[in-house]
Amino acid sequence: MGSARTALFNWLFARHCGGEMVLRVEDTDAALKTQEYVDAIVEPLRWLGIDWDSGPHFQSERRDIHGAAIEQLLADGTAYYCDLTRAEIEERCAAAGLPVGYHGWSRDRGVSDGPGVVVRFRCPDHGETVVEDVVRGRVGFPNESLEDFVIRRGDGSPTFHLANAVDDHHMGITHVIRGEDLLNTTPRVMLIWQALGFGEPPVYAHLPLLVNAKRQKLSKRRDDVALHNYQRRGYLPEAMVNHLALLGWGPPDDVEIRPLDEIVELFDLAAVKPAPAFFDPARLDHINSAYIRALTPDQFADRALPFAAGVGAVDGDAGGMADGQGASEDAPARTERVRAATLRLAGDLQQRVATLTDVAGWIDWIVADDVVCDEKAWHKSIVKGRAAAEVLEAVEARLARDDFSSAERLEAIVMGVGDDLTESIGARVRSQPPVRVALSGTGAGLPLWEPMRLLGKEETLRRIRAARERL
RNA sequence: GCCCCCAUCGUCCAGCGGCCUAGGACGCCGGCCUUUCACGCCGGUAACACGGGUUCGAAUCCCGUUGGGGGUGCCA
Repeated sequence: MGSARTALFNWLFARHCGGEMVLRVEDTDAALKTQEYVDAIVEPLRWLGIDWDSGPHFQSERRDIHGAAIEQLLADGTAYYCDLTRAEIEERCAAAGLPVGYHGWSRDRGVSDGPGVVVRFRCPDHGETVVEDVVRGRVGFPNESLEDFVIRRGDGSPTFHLANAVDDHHMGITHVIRGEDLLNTTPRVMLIWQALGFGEPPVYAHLPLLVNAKRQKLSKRRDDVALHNYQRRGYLPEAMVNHLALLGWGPPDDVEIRPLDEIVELFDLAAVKPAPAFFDPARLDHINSAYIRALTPDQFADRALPFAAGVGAVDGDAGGMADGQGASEDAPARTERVRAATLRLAGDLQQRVATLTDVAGWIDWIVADDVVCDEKAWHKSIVKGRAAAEVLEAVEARLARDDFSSAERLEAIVMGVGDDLTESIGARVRSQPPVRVALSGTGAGLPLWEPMRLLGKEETLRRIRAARERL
């Protein structure tokens, strides 16, 4: 999620300026050179609709260019070899009474290259390295606080600071927009940049971090951040993009939910707020439901179907991810019923769901073979409901004479029963509650009339009869 | 420990020296609409962390304090 937000802001900025978006995979560490790593970057971007004009480029394929830069730094003395292990460094610190860290230990030891030997960058001992940041202004780092960092590992591979300086220069990168967690490493890249004589550095912008409710940087381990989980739970990518765009930035006119092209139009990198932002799931729900409501019935049905396909299955997976396993040969028939229900009830469903997976919960009683009865609702509307038995009896009788061709007429019939009984009894009789419980088993839900048509005359009457028998 | 960043309603975003008795959105709480639920509409709740300056005037500028966060790897 954090990476997606960073990518989105890069994309918004590039599109806003008519610039070029470059996708570069920073896989200098061997552990990152895997297909899963690349997929984890590319798939969420594709889902969100964030595209790029160049790449993906892989830093791991540019080893020789990085190697040449390292040689250059070694040759002019800005870099040197070091063979100290972590433990040895700590020993030296302890012996010298210095805080843990690398205090230029190998600067003058004359170490020569060999297996396991690293190359470190010689940081200036005085002065200051300044990052001119678009969202934060001038950020200065005293050079004394910078430690001689590794630019080439023991296995010969470059670290990302080195690779970034070199690649940004060679690839003509003009703007580097990334998370604030990288702000502290920027002086390293700038120092390398200067040492290599690259001239004017790119423009930097460090975005505020996305944090959890406890205001900590989002973490894969403890926070719900995997985008595919949101996809699976029925969030629309366009809603996710809209929500993400609103974290750290807001349109000048306060219109928050709006088409992407307008966001591109209005986006302003310099207006990004520097404070961390909480990813609020409740707000995502609100935005997602707004996007769902804006869909046409056809679009809604198309997009909801994959999430509702398993509804009503014998061992039904309400999450909609049913794989058909255990769901018998009537699965295709059920899918057809689900499709018909989502399409014909689209409007009613759209104003009631926050995510596409919610659809299942509203239509399961229409699609399932039988009613799952909520006993509390049964008690309230049928046992305690005024004249419930008479209502069901009359409704059944009158419905039996109808052909179910009009939802409006079905409504008039059921409501008419209530009105007639109210008059004859002399007390208010509500006919809808008992009918609702008889048909759906619950006390609240969708308007009943179109679902009754979906259920069909036969099944509707059967359920009413079943309720009467139970009474 | 050291370095860096941040600080307006519970949350997100406005505000960039006077238009602020601080605005919008989400959430929450009421009400209206409705013979269910929901949508919609109306209303309410709720914030400039604290202390010093600067200024005729500060949420807005400066300094400090406090609080939060990030970094401190042969990860990125």
